[in-house]
Amino acid sequence: MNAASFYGQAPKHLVAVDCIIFGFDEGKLKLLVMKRKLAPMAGEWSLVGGFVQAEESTDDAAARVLKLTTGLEDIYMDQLHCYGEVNRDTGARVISVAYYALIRIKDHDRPLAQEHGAHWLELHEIPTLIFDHNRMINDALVQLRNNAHFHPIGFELLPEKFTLSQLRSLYEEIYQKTLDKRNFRKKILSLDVMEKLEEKDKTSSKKGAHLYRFDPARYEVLMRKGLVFEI
Amino acid sequence: MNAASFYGQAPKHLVAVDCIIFGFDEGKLKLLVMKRKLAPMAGEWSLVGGFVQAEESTDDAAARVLKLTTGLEDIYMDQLHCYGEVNRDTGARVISVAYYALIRIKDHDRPLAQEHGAHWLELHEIPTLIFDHNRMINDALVQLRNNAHFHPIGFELLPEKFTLSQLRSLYEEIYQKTLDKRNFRKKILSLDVMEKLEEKDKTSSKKGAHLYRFDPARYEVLMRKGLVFEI
DNA sequence: TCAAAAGTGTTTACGTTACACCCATGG
DNA sequence: CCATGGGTGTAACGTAAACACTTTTGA
Repeated sequence: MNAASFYGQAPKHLVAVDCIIFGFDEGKLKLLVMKRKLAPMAGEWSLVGGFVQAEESTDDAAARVLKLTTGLEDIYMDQLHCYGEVNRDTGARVISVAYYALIRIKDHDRPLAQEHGAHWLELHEIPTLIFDHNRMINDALVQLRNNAHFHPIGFELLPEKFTLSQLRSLYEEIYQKTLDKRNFRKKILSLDVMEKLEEKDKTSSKKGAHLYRFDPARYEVLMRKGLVFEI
Repeated sequence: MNAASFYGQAPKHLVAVDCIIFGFDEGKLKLLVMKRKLAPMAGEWSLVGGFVQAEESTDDAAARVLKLTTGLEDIYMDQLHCYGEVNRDTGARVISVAYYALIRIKDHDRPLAQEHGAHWLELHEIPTLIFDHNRMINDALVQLRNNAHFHPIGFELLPEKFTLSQLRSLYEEIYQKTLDKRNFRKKILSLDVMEKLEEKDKTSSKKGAHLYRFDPARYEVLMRKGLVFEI
């Protein structure tokens, strides 16, 4: 058997990407879901997705789909899982590779998202979506929690400058439990991966809270020294 | 746009599965790799793999490939990652979904494996494999370590009945570090997920070591009560 | 002057680590 | 009788958890 026939015998498949896009706004963790405007399934809720093109990696396809809906590039994305059940899509056999993305809601192109029928919903507002998209969301939440525990990915959801209260409320949202204020400050500051700025944020208190900035370079150095990030 | 044209526009892809098959034998963690007998790439080392068929889920394809090479069914398998780079396969554009499996080496069909050109190699013996297969193995090792840390998957690699010394040496292999004998016993026994048998194994000492058996039902009950398995 | 969020230390409990000797037995 | 691996407990240490009051300042 030569190479041509070896590959030629095998069946080909539609391959899609679906994106679970997380944002954090007004103290709440939110998800971008779309109400489809086009057939098939017009009017149904779904994740943002699209087909993988011939000259495009699955990672690139996910990035393209994200940009198409939010206008954002160079965003934190991670592959979640490949969903390969034969009948998962009711229209055709489609293998879907799911990705989850963390974005700063404030940065995204709101009109563009609206034009695509996209809505930001809180976790408890998520309706029934098409196919296995609810399962994808559940899987993404589990992975987000695991991942946030040992990697500094929370910062991807916050503005560049943030207060410790904002950071804590983000982790409270992700883990769905309240965290002790003093212990949280102690732990996160002891990691020594944030820069304390002179500026204060006065939008949420009269006294004002110091702003901090995550320092990726510092994080890298500490990782190489064997620091275990855990929060 | 109707459903037919919506799906019809999208390109189709070859989709493969590749299996990283771990075994544990003579105190060593081993991997099943094949020396290909057929073109293309005859003589090259590769993982065990195959194409996803039309009426077959990716999970089923991985299970089929595993059975084809080892004769084993109902084996612990978990999806690792989907590798979707355009040029990762030099013969054609192939999207590959990698799975890793944990088997009891003693149980597998040795002649069948041999017939397929399969070899069990220790980690440090792994040669350069085709395509991105070495990367897959590295990713699988990372995932095996993470996974073994919080899930009772080590037992999948041991015979049904095993001694605590065997279990410890397995974890030493997985984590690549020596573990304190007393502390290990204390920790694993405190989890209370194993049944102590009357039988002793006398193959490795004159005194004989008690055999234990993992009790999945007990584990399930404890999990539901909120126990955190960690080893 | 007071409401509202920011900021700050200490004590206690618990789990992890380090560590060395006796036991049982087959050859 | 001795070599070999099996089996056992305790003390020191470090991290996580619990917990309440003072500070600042705009309205």
